[in-house]
Amino acid sequence: MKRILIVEDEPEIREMIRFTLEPRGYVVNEADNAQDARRLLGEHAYDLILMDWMLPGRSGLEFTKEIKQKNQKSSPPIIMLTARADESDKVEGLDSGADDYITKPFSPRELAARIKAVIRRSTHIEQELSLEFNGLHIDPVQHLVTLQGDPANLSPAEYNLLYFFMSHPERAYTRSQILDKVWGDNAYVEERTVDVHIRRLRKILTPSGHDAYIQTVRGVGYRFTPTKQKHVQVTS
Amino acid sequence: MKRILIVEDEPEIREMIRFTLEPRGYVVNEADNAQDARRLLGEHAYDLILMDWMLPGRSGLEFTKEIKQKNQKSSPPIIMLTARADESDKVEGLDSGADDYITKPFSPRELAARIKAVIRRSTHIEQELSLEFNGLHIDPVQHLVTLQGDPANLSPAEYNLLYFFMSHPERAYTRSQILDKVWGDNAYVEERTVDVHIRRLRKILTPSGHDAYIQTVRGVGYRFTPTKQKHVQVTS
DNA sequence: TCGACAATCAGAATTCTTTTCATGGTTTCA
DNA sequence: TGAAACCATGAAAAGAATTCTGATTGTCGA
Repeated sequence: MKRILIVEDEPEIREMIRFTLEPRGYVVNEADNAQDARRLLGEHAYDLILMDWMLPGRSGLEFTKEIKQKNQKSSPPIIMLTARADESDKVEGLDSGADDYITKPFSPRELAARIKAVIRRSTHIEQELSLEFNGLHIDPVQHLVTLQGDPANLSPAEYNLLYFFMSHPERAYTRSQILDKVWGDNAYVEERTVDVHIRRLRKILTPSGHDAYIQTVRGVGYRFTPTKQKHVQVTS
Repeated sequence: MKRILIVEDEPEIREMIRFTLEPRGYVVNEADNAQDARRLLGEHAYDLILMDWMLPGRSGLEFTKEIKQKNQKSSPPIIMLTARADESDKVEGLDSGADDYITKPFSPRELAARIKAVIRRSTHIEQELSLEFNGLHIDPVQHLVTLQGDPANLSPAEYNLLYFFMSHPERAYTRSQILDKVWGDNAYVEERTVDVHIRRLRKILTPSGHDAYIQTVRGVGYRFTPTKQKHVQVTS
């Protein structure tokens, strides 16, 4: 879920933008002046700001500079909305630190596409490490799990669960904790669901004997403990 | 340390470019006409020239041709800055010997990215390599794909997609990433479009069995994994 | 300008995944 | 030993993502 702030004085344009973005799953907040925008920025962390070039009182340009200078790297990306086709204006707009601009009028599709691109680029991709325990290997770059070298076919949930376990071994977690960590804080599912996925993961790991790594901790939850035991040799 | 020459008559744009490039570690020199530019080119070796399409007196286009013809191979790569969106202009610009062009207005990120790419290309003489995996062969020089020696007929998009995959194997990419890499940063198309081209590509690769190399990574995107040749086992 | 080809989109069909539910088995402890 | 709590499991329902298809639009050369 991404949160977007529109800073734009014309209600019609705000309306149009909201109408475009909300069906696509964005949470949209609106401000028609810099002051309100500043307040909203204090209340939430935004993933993107859509800033009108012209704002009453203070120009969006100035406000963009202010935001970018104040928060340095941590500030959300900004897309400028400009009605002007004037070249130098645009250049100046970009100079202020905006990450992209859109010239009015724009199509909903273009807006959505640009927003997506800007957010994606601004999202920090953290380097995930490839992990391995005795022939059980998980590689986030390939997004691939192999058992003694053989690729295994995991569903997204199974993959995430296994990656969580392998990156947090030797430690018991409650179902609640697992749901928070693997499903995310705001996933509302039954705790029993974890059992089902554990079950499937174990099934997948059984042929290579790695299912023993996923241990039930009665009264608590589960624990991933890679033992140093020898495994079933799969002859080819 | 890379040295860049800007040939551009509008001070604001020069300023904006310098503002973008200097923090990124480039040394930037400026000229607002061809004559000054010629002088500066005599004083230093430049790694890149940013050339305005329109220059007073003499067009940047002409000047580009002049530089390219005079110095032949040793001349630095040139990126044309053009305010026109007109296709034919762009083609002409590239005809003149420019290595890339950027349409104004452009974002700092775009500028930086293109400069980096052009410099890298010119430095490493990164020629496109012919690639092959188990009878699936792609040759950028001939622009030809062969399956077990038989020529295949690919559309441009299919070709680009296949080349991207073959040059980045064993790695999962999201549709977004694929669009960025294959279609380019500012192509705003639906992600589903990738699916369609993947399907076509698979269809073409099916007769030779290479379609198995393009793997769906559910919830993520796609991955190109050239597997080892299968050994059919017949049990009795 | 027409025809051929390519690219894109939108939606239907399909396939796969996730969740929930019901049941039965196992462990714990009084 | 038996009740209560806990866990494992299979299967079905609900939900998502992907694939496929046809229509439409755009592009290029004759």
